[in-house]
Amino acid sequence: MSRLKQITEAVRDAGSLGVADLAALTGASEMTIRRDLEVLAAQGVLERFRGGARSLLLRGSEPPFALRSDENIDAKRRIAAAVAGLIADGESVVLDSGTTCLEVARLLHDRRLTVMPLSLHAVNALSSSASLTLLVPGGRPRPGELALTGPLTLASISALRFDTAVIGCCGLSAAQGLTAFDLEDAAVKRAAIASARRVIAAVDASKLTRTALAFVAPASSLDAVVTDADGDEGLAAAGVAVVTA
Amino acid sequence: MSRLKQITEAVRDAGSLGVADLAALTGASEMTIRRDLEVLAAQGVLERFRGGARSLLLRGSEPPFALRSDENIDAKRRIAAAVAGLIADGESVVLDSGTTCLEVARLLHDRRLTVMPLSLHAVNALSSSASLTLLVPGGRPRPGELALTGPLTLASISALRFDTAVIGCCGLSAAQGLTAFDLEDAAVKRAAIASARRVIAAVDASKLTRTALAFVAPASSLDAVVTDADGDEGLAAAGVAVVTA
DNA sequence: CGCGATTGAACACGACTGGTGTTCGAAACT
DNA sequence: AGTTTCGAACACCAGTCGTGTTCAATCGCG
Repeated sequence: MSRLKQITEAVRDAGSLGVADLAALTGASEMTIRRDLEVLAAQGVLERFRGGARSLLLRGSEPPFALRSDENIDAKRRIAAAVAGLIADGESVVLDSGTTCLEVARLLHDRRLTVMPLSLHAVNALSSSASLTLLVPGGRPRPGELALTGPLTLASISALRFDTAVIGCCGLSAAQGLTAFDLEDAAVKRAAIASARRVIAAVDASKLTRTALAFVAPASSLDAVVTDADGDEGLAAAGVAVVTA
Repeated sequence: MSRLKQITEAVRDAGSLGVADLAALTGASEMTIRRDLEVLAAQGVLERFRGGARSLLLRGSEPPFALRSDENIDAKRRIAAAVAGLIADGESVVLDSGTTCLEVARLLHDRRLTVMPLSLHAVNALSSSASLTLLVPGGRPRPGELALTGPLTLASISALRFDTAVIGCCGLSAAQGLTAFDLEDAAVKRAAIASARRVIAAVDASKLTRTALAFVAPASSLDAVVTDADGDEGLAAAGVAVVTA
């Protein structure tokens, strides 16, 4: 586990911690801790005060993108590979934001597809591709996450009809449906689902037991769920094809 | 001058050249030349054949972004600084694609503004800013250039009204007006001009003697031109404020 | 107001990365 | 078949990044 993540969690759990404590915990020098706190403060993870830092992470919110991107990386890769396998050449795809979908984007780089990613991270991953047609949606990128949201995004999505939507989420269950942490994000996901003929959810197993604030859509609006472990059997009952990567 | 640029020009001037010739010309080993040819071929600059490469650059087209970005860099920086000085805090700005406008973007990073860049390069330069509101237009990014074009881009621009448009171009004169190499780009520039109350052109002096294929707008639609050397006096006569950086 | 604790700029060191050259077996033309 | 060209693999060098140390400046508390 990276030191940044270690610090983030320690500060979150304790509420606030001193620089010396963190140095002792991680084994790094105080100067290094200060530099770490600086980058975490820039990411909005915590707030510095003289002698230490206090957490800004609410229990209901998710950790910032940079800290999520390389955790559970192997599970995400497997899920992404399975999702990429479900997509046929020539399709048009709308690709949600989030770290799992970013891995999907990387696998689509050399495919012959039309792709509209909903996050600038994925746009950047795909912008050097010669083989695929890249469509950028408009919108306002959320800091760190770089997920595009707002009326421009909704307009871009609803101006088009896709063969497939690949959706990530923060929570999914048969009972609660698809949920997201961010309200604006939820609206974007909803638009993507509405504009696509087929909807695939890419969800690592930890999300199958969680429910987030913003409701996106009922589980029945999904055609397939790709996950990395056996999960909610209720999903299959709702008519969703469950693929275990 | 970088070796890539040297190779590009030599191949363009000769039509086609052998690897050995290029190695002798640049002083690099043949292996290095081959690697260079590989990247230039990926950029669409030239086409490789056994023993050498032939140019794909048409006389009327412009060299690819990666090769333009660091030429005349000091002039571009000066122009960009002058442009940034013309923009007041709180304004909303639409920022054209191109290398000069990218330098403007870098200078706007920590300002308090609303900015819609028309190229993904500029989007990336600005996406880490905490102080400004970044708006991404939709569209299809042109390979290499990453300039956004197409109906989604036009729709994004015309949905908004900006205080200022900063426009780059490929040619500008009082007689021929503003011109661009790419037709779709020209349409985007035109939309940006139409959506802005004030239009500033950022143009290095070499463009003041050139005219490109696609007509964008007459010189009279500009409010100011920022350039790096004394140019066309006809512009001032057309009611354009000429700023020499 | 003064003293101790904390901070961040500056420098040093080591690991790592990217670009270049060399070698050599494979592939491609004549 | 012979010759040339190509590119993968390795070595090497320089520049960069991350980390630790030092020290002067700054902050906050008594």
